[in-house]
Amino acid sequence: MNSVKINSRTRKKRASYHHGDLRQQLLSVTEQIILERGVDGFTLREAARRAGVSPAAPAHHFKDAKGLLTEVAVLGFQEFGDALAAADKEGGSDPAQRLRAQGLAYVHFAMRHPARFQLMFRHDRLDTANAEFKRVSSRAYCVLDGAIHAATNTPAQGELAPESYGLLLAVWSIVHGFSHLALERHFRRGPGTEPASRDEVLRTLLPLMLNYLPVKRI
Amino acid sequence: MNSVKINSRTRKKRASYHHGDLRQQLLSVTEQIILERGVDGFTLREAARRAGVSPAAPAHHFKDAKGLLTEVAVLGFQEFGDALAAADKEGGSDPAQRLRAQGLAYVHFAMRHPARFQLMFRHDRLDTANAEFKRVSSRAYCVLDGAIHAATNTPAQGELAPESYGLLLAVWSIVHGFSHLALERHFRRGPGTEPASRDEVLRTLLPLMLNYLPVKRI
DNA sequence: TGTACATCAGTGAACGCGCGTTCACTGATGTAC
DNA sequence: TGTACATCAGTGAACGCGCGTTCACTGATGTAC
Repeated sequence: MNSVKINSRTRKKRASYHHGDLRQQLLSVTEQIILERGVDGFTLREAARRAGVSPAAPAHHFKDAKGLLTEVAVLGFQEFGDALAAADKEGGSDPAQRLRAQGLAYVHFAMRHPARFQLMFRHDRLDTANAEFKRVSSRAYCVLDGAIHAATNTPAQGELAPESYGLLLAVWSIVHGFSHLALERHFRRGPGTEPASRDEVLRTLLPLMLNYLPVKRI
Repeated sequence: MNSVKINSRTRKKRASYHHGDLRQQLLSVTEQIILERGVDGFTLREAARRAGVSPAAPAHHFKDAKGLLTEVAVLGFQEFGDALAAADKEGGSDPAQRLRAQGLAYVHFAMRHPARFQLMFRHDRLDTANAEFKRVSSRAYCVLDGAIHAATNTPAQGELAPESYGLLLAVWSIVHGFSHLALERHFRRGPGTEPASRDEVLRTLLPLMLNYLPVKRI
């Protein structure tokens, strides 16, 4: 449905020889393609096709396919980091609440932006040496790291003790694994049943899982 | 190193017109290819090349590329289920110990057979309707399910209460997420440092993380 | 306000590539008598 | 023990495909004077 609408919108003749918004539109159709076909289903030609331009056009805005994908991942990490930071703040002064809120936000982001989320962690398709990418991805990591410092009474600039680092690994693993398994449609209520929809995951499964988030002080 | 050895071994002229062990060798080189290039780097032609046969040869043993990959995943799930079951048994009568042992075995399998592990959960590249695949994959799931039943005092044949299902989701998510993040090389001790090797993950990070495995009775 | 010209953002045809699969074939093996 | 023949497990050339990228080009835009 959606794709038909987009195709007809993007393929209509442009009034001008210049596209006017090609950069933005390539970023947008890239997400669409990943959503429909997965990260490995993405091709630069398909993106150009959907934007209604020739295969050579994207090169004027992004060095190559990897460059375009990296740009999408950067935007994803920006929003991701913001969402985590907002949740962290909302958690107030209780470290357990901060971690819980971040975990909730982590999975919510993954379910709401599955294409971005999956791309963001696919280092093989990204230019991880890109300065902006390094900045926004490590920033998101730092938000979690900060809450772990608080939860384990570690001084803000101090290094985490091994046990505290274990807590970080555990929290990160559980929310990441949950998101990953949910997006790959591995959660189903019984044998032979349909995989849980994204809505079911957020409304039903996520709260059940979050009860077991390891958030207590050591 | 290893690939050179295999190449020279597999590419030497066969004494006979018939290969003799092609089926087995295709399964083996498929794992090698995935190890080196990732699941999406696998091609049927490359597998044939490494086995030293023409591109059409694999069709005599596997319907198509998906068939070969599915076979590899089936073997993986078999061994995976065995490893989980063995760990479960080793956990004795303490449900918490059973879960902990299974978690340990889960991550160990992922680190020792990264190619299989990553393929096993890539439903988009597998024939998930394959009867054998369904059998072995749900069997592995049942091993975890059994320990969760014990840990939550649920009758063996009874359905899990929602909170108990939450525990299952949490345990699965944490070990799967940990394995996934480790294999994608997302764990590093500090900014700018190298990602943790598989050995470091198993020896150092895994024990730290396992302290936070949610294994207590409800 | 007009004009020359540089720069920007596109075109579209072409390149070489590797892919999965198909096809008619053939050498090797196994079996019935 | 020998032979005819079916079946099995390969070959290798060919198919059509879509890909990323390059290339010479051109229309549109912006700027200096």
